[in-house]
Amino acid sequence: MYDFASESTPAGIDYAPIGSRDLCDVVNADCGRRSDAVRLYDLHEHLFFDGDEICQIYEIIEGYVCVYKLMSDGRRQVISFGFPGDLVGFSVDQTHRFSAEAITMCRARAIPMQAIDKLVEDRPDFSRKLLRFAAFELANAREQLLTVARKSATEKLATFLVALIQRHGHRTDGDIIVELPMTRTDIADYLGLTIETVSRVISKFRRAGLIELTHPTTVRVVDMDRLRGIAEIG
Amino acid sequence: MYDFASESTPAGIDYAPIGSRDLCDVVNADCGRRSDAVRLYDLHEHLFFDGDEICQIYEIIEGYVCVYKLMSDGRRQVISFGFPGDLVGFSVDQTHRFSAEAITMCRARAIPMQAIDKLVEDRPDFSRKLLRFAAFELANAREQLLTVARKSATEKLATFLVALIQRHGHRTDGDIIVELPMTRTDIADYLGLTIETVSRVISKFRRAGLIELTHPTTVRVVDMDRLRGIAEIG
DNA sequence: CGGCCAGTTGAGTGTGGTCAATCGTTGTGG
DNA sequence: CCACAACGATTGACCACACTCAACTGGCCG
Repeated sequence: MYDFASESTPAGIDYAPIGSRDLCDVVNADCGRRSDAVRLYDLHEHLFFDGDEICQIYEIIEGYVCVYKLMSDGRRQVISFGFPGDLVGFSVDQTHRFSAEAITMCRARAIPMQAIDKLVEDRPDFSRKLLRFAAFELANAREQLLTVARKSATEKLATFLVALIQRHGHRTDGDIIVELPMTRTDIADYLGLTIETVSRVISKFRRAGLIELTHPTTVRVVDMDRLRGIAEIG
Repeated sequence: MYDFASESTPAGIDYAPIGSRDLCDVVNADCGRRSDAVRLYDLHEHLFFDGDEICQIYEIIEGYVCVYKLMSDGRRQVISFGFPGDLVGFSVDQTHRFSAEAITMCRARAIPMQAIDKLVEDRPDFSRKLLRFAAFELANAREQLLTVARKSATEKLATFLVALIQRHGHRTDGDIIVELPMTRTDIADYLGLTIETVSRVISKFRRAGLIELTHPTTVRVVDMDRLRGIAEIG
């Protein structure tokens, strides 16, 4: 059995929370936190598939998921990563246009669409929160377009690391540490690169003294300013 | 003076309208179509700039705009194109994170954010429509990520043309015709390519008998099925 | 007619992809 | 406890697709 106690839910560094966390609070207050809707998902288990009917959306409680889309020949684009507190699978379509997969063992609360619809009907403040959430996600997706379409491999990785640090990094003995719960493949598919390129750039950052890796999934940031600089320009 | 009468507002081919058009109807009904809020924009005039405070959002009435973001070294990513009926500049942030520029002379109605906020407060159905609109835009931006990050130049152009045809194409004497109101530069910056590559791929499509160009901006689609095939796979 | 600008086409280059070998960790079974 | 398999990550050699630089074309307007 997976030990969730060993997982922390870091508050993040300079990250102003918006949207999903507030949203989930409203939903939970209203649903009375029905724990039966919370489920454990195995590594690589899917929350939903591209094409599935949308019956419920998911609040990630512990662990990590990735939202992605496949092409018929197997090429994959990771759209976003879902961290604890994030809301995944929201749409106004009848069917999902993306798939969501657990990239660690994780716990998620399924929120029936009827509950969402009812809240939208009954509680105008909920509707507004949902709107804020959607607009926030929209701005993020659009920023990601710039990164993926116009930045070099080096800039992409720096941008990815900086964003991850801002949202999910934590300080330990004055050092900035960030965990990479996703594999190199997931990172590559998120940034429109290959695993080899991701690996090469990370090694380059290591040789350049920007970061250190105690473990392939644990990054200690040595020179945050330089990393930020690379993320912005090149 | 630009002759708007010569511009048509095509209904599009297999395009189920969603969001912005309904939305604008609600706004207009409520604002009583105050024509003083409608302005003419010159070619290359900006509706707003990245960083501007958000005081109003815009309904495109006639003509075309592009929403984009610049990097400090001049690299540009076009986020979306705004067509007649589209709503541009919506966000929940205090400031715009993108710029919007008229790519033809165009007319747009400025809708003050106070009006939007008031409608969100007073009319729950408006809030829902706005939510539908945001969710629709979100799904589009995410699909665009797949195209930009994972498809080849050929596939990108095919995808772009197919989408443009579905939304804004029209039939004339049984032929499918679509206008390209944007320059090759705009297309390139939308797809994460260069003008030269865009030009080469269009020439390739022409030589392959997929399309014909009566004018660099007017595409007659000869083989829609094959174009669709290329857009999906390769 | 000439200048201007968007678009097209060509030649050469470079960034990141492909293919392949190796390393390191984890987990399983003898 | 060690051997081995399995898998993710790393590194290297080579290659191709799209970019860069450059010349040229064609339409439009003064």
